[in-house]
This record gives sequence, C-alpha cells and structure tokens, in this order.
Amino acid sequence: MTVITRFPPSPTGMMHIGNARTALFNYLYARHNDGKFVIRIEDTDRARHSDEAVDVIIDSLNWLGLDFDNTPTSQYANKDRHIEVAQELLTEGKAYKCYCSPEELQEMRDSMKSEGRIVAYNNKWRDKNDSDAPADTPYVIRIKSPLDGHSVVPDSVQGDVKVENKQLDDMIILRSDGTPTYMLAVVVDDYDMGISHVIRGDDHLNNTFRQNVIYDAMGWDKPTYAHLPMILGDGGGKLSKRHGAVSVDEFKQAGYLPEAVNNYLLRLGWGHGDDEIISIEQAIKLFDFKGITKSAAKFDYTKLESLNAHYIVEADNQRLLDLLTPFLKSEIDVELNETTASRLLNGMNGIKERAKTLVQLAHEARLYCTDITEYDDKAQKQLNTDSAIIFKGLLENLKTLSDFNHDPLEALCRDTATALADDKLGKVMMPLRAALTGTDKSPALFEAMEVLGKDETLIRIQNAIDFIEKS
RNA sequence: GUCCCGUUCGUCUAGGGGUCUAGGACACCGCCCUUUCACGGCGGCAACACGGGUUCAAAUCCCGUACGGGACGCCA
Repeated sequence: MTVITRFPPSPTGMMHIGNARTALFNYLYARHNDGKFVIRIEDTDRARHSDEAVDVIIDSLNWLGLDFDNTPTSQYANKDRHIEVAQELLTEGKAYKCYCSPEELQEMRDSMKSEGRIVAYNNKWRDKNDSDAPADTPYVIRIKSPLDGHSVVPDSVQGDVKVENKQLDDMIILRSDGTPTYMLAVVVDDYDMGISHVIRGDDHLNNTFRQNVIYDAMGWDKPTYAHLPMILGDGGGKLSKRHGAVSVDEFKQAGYLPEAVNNYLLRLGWGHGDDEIISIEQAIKLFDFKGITKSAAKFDYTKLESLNAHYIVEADNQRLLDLLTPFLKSEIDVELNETTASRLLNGMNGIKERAKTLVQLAHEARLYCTDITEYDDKAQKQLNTDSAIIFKGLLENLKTLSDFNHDPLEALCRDTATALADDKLGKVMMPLRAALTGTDKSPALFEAMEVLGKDETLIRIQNAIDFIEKS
C-alpha cells in the first residue's frame, strides 16, 4: 500500500506554527515511506475563502521546504461529490432529513447542558416518515450514528481510544443550504484521494469517532490515524501572539532559518534518543510514530533561538548574505554595494557565531557595511586624550605595514601596547574597538581589520582622533 | 456539565519491571579561554504529580485522586 498523507489547512490568512508541525510530520511520514504528501485547502466555508490566504500557506510550506506532490486541491470544488454521497446515504436510509431550526437546536443544547446530560441532538427526526415533514421548511441532512455499544479508534500515537456510542449524536452532513459540512467533506475527500494516514492535531480525536460513522455507512476502509498532542504557550494555554511569533511568516520575519524551525518543531513532540540536531534528510530516515510524544508541549522560544544560532553558523556564507539583505535594510537601513558586500562575506565567519537570529546578524554586520562616524556612550568613554596618543602611534605603525593580515596586525598591536600602554593589550584594543566599530562590543579585531582593509582601518582611526580632538 | 487525552529537571525530552545514586539538550550558575561581547571547553543546580495496589523488584503495569489540555456548531 502506498502511503499518502495530507495537509488540509483552512485558509485563514496565516500558517500557525502548530499547523506547520502537523505539515512537517505528514511530510516526513510520507517521505520516510516513499509515499506522497498532498495539500488540500479546506474551504467549505466560503465566507473565509480567499486566494491570498491560500498563497500565504503555500508560501509558508515552500519556505519550510515541505514540498508536496499535488496541485493543492480545493475542497469546495468537490462539493458535488460530497452532496452525491449525502444523497446516497439518504436513499439508503443511513441518513435523514431534520427540520429543526438553529434556534430550536440551541435551546435543546442549553437545556441538556443545564440538566447535566450529554449535549447532543435528540434524534427528533431520526425515525419520522416523509409524510411528517412540514412544508416549506428548510432541512439539514443528518447521518445516523449507532445508538448503543461503543466505538474504538486505533490511534498510532494515543493507542486504542474507546467511546460510548451514545456520546455520538447524529451529526449534520449537509447544511440547509445544501452545502456539505466539513465532517462529510474530509471523509469523502480523504477516501477519494486515497489518504492512507491521517496525521493531525489531537483536537480532532473526538471528531474521528463521528467521521468513522460515515466511513462505516459507506462501507469504506478507514485510514490509519495518528493524533498529535497540541503545542501550548509557556503558560500552558494556547500559543498566542502574546508569547511572540506564532505564524510561520512571523518566524521568518524574526530572522529564523527554516531548518532551525523544522528541527525545533520536529523535536517538539517527537524524540529519537538523545538526538537534538537533526537535518530534514536525517528526519526523513528516522521519523516514525513510535517517537511521537503523547503529551502536549510548551513552545520554548529560547531553545528555538539556540537551534537557530547553530544553523546560522552551519549556513553557507553566500546564502547568509542573501538572506541578510532584507534585514540589513529593515534593521540598520543599509543597502550593500560591491565593497561592503564583499567585506561582509569575508567577515561573515567572524560575526555569524555571535548571532542567534538574522535580525541580530544584521546588527553584527554593521561594522562592515556602514561608515563609522558616531560613537555610542560606551565607545566615547574609550575615546580620550590617552587613547589619542595610542591611535597616533598605531597609525604610524599601520601605515608602514605591508602585510595587512591577522598575525602581523596582532604583532603590531602588541608592540604598540608594550611601547605606549604598559604592555596592556586591552588599553590598545578597547579604544581601537571604539574607533573601528563605534561601540564596545565586536568580533575579534585583528580579523576585523583584515576584513576592513588597510585604507578603511586607517580612515576609522583617523576619524576617532578627529573626534577626540574636536571634543 | 458530559466525554476524550495527558502528567519525568524551569522548558523540550531519554526511559517501555531490575543496567536509574533517572541520561541528553536549552535556560540558569561557576570556572577556563580571552583585546570586549559572544563562541568554545569543563563543572554545577535541577524532575519520576499524589495515594493505593500488582511484583522479590515499578519512573516503567493496574486503579483512584488532583491538576492540565481537548471536544461537545448548519466552523474547520
């Protein structure tokens, strides 16, 4: 049997990170088994549908690198097929017309709730004849659920889950306007598309029993189910904007790499021994239902960050440069030219291990792509008459240095320290850091000078001297 | 209210009766490295929700309690 998994997002205008994990797991399971991974847009609710909302989801999947094997289908487009199934069930007496109004149903639920009974439809129209039907009254079609006994859903994550059938009421499969409900549509589409494994959030676990009623009524084989535990916010409630990014696009905007997001999401609810750093390729090899955790997990942004830091260091420098471009614009208002781009590329190794996100990396990149003409408070403290003397000595020595590379630069700075700063290297380097970067924290300076080059280094030192003498 | 699911360090998790004085990762603390901040290295803190069973033996199996999450729509 070929494995076919699916990701069925409803077009809400964003891709929630929890849905991203569901998509990931479906993707991994399909790839692990040489199967197919398909996308189906759950747009039976027309009010919510929009093409832009669909694009957002596709963009997110693309960004994550979760490639799918079909042209995303619209559930709405299969409407006629869903209706056909509902009609078939009706003809066979497995479904029936219910003339209750929404108001009547609401009252029914309210009273049942206040009496502490099971909140369910009371089967009022289940056994009525057509002759009892009121004229000109809209009706819905409900499917007949078993009245007694119990049902079991064998779940690959949760194990066998059992429920008494009296908990299941006769759900609506066709609305009074003749359109199919989600419950009907998923089942029919999953069946028609040959979905072998339904992997979804465990908020759907209860729905599974109801959906199985349709499978049974149609005599269809059921898919294998795997219900994933939820992802929660740090308070234990729903993960919300209050905690930080929640949509895939927001994580992208916040400067996370897709491989970090995938790795984090994978480990959130799935484990393989002590493995922590797992590439998507390895994940495809390793992924199984056995490793899925049963309990809900709280989202930890700090751990994601640390993973992101790891993947930034691993990332190819040219790719980082490309990814960084929009962040340079938005964070420090810089557009690279040939000189600064090449400098940044050369300096990338030195700065990338200092950043946890692309946002931070943009700030780290600053010293390589802007002129340094302003100094922050910490830097200004380093720029005084004492350091001016050191700068002048440094300048003289640097001018004559022909081999402007790490080791000679270090030797030169150490000599300068011996001569002018009581052999304290820090007394040379801290002011130099202020001059070269405009602040008091930076990557290692010998490398930075090498990357900046002789001309730029000398200019920055001279600028610092000018600054001191002006003030 | 009814039903379903869950509960190991702060967080993510390893663990599927003895190898657990419970392992790893992130976070945190300390030390080292060091021109700053990071990185890195080393070390430390820190958990089996509770109560009953079953068993020679339970984090692991069973039951109950508590707590948390989820579902009870002509939403998906």
